[in-house]
Amino acid sequence: MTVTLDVYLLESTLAFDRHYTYLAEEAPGQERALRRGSFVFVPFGLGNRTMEAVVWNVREGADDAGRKLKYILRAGSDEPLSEREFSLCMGLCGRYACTPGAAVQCIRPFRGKTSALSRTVETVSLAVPAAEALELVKKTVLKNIWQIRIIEYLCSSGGERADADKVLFVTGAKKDHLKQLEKKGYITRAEREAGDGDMQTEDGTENYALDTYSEHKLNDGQQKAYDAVRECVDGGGGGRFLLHGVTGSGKTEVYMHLISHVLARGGYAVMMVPEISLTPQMISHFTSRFGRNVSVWHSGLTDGVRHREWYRMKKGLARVAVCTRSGIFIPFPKADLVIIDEAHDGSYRSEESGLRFDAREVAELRFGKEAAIVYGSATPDVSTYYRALNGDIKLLTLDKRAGAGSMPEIRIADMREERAGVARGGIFSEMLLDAMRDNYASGGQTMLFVGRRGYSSRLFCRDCGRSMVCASCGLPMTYHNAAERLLCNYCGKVVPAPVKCPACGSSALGFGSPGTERVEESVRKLFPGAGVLRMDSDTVHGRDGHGAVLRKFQKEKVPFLIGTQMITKGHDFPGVTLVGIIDADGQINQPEYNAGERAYQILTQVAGRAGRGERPGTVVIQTYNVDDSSVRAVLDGDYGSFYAREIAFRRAMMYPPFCSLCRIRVSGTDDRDVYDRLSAFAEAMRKDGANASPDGPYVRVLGPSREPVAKVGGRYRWQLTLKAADREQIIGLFFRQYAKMVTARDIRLALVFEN
DNA sequence: AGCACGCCGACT
DNA sequence: GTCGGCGTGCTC
Repeated sequence: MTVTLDVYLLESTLAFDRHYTYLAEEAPGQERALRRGSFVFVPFGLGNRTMEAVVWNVREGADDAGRKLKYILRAGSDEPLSEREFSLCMGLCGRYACTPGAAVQCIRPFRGKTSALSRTVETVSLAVPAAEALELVKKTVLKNIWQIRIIEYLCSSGGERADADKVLFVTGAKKDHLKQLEKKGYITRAEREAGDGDMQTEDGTENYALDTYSEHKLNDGQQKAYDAVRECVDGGGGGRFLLHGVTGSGKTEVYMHLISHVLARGGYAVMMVPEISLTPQMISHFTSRFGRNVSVWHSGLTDGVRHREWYRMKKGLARVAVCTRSGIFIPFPKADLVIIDEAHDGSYRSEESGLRFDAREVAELRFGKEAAIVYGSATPDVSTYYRALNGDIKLLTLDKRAGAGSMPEIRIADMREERAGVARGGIFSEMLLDAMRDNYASGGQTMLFVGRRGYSSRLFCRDCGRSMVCASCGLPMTYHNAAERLLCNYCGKVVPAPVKCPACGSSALGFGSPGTERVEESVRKLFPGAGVLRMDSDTVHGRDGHGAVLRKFQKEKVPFLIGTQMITKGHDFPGVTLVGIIDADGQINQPEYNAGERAYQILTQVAGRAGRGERPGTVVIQTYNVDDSSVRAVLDGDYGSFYAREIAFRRAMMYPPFCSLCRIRVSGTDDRDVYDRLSAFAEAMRKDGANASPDGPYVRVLGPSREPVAKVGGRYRWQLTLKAADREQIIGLFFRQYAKMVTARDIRLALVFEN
């Protein structure tokens, strides 16, 4: 019986993303073997290349309709996509405007044979009766202690066939000793197929420490949070929670208790972390507490481990997954609990081409109906907090510190008043300089945070502290020195740079912020002979460069560490008693709608590095924007008033969560050509009939504007910013008009959702 | 990504 | 006249 198949290619780019139609012959008795979600190999293109594809639709009969359709070459993997996997694919395509092929690649990276288990395990057994073998040992025919131990072990285990790995592990012998015994004819070696049991532990040597982790009792706040989530899990899931707790309030402890509970009732739990390498303590807590139930999953695994862990999760041999964003696609059959730690962290968003997804959204898409989803954060993003205050997410607050440890003292250096010193070419305020001198004299370590994100600089007033802002977008404009102009990153507006501050009339305008090199230079000059380490993308090399610098800082008690974001993550440094934030304004005035919360999060994180040891810590924040809500929030620890101000801004300027925001990023080798095409595209979208509404455009199309880094690798980059009530409108408009963009070979295009 | 088709300059 | 440059477009 002939069937007609609509298929999507697994390897495809946006340029030829569409379904293709093939014929297939089903053998008698094999009917319906091909269904939606089946994998097939098809001939494609003039060179008859073979490509893997997934079946999206099956029709009976040869639906030629005048076309000469090709036949598929053969069936692919014997395991088609399940209904669940299929609908997740559909969801991903709809949400991220990706090809079905790209979505399938994420969900099912391993196809073909389930190869994890097609490996074999070496076994050994006695070749002579046990009694005879023991005689050999007694009569000292065997002299080598390792050989003797192997024989003794095999005898004691009743002469049964045993796994070679296990024999070697128990006796402590080497593989060579087995070979020699085989040569003498006392044992025989064989192989068997590996089974599920072989997947349960590392290396088949049940050497996990199972109970070195001592469970702490929960305090009242923790207990309340635990109870709320547990109730949801027991009731079949579907709930969302925001666990808002300051650093040290014991969120991890709540997670552990919840996971214990889920395991006890036979369920599955997913524990998401931003970056695996930065949470070694958490991993070891998990493995020591939950042992072989834990699978650790991230993009840095070797192929062998990848396959094994995938298989273990698929088979339910591991029911707790600790994973980074790519781990949201692990093959759990279901989930009862999904915890997203440091939920505000940008690492959950994948920027890779292919599928740009947000693991938090995928978690909801995939497990939202059946699992309790817990967002944990000390510094929640305002969109999530908005959901928490408006009923969609239940807010759980931990406001007490669980353990000991005091919060550092935070001081603000008002740079408007420090201008005299700064104008002389200094970088440091008197307040910070005094603190550095005191700290150095008393043997404490100092961290200086220099937040140079991107390359953009802004224009600001040294008297009132304000940055020049785009009138229609409400965001700082970037300053271009050569042309003395200001550019808006969102709408692309260009204005001449003013010579006087529009707010206070002062002509003391400044731009840019010092980089790490300049800060290092100043410190060396001010503290001759003192050890200074610098950490940024220029000084950190290789895979462990980051860790190497931090270890040196800690081990050798180097007095000064200067760095970018890199210094804010990783291990604790008990020796750090002073943290200086050189230029908080650089954080606050980023040309992004969410610069405020990003600044708050980073400043909180940096400040938290001070005083982790016995000696109390001090933080000095240098800023021109003394009354900025992010700075005040760090100073007072008052998230509520920070949130109130931030959400008011978002509402007034129509930014998320009150809209869906999207970037269309385009690059090409001909600057003018890229701009012209993108302008035409923007114009087409603005004029799109279905996009018109009584009160102006339904989807607001802003730009083109240059990307902050306008040229990369010989390619010029431009972007459009799109705003709409919801994402579907943007995707709809995009696909109605995008054909005009992709006709040129050289042009690359990406659709990036900002929220 | 390949591979053909097509429309211009250097060659037998 | 034909061979081959690579610019453009299609792949069920």
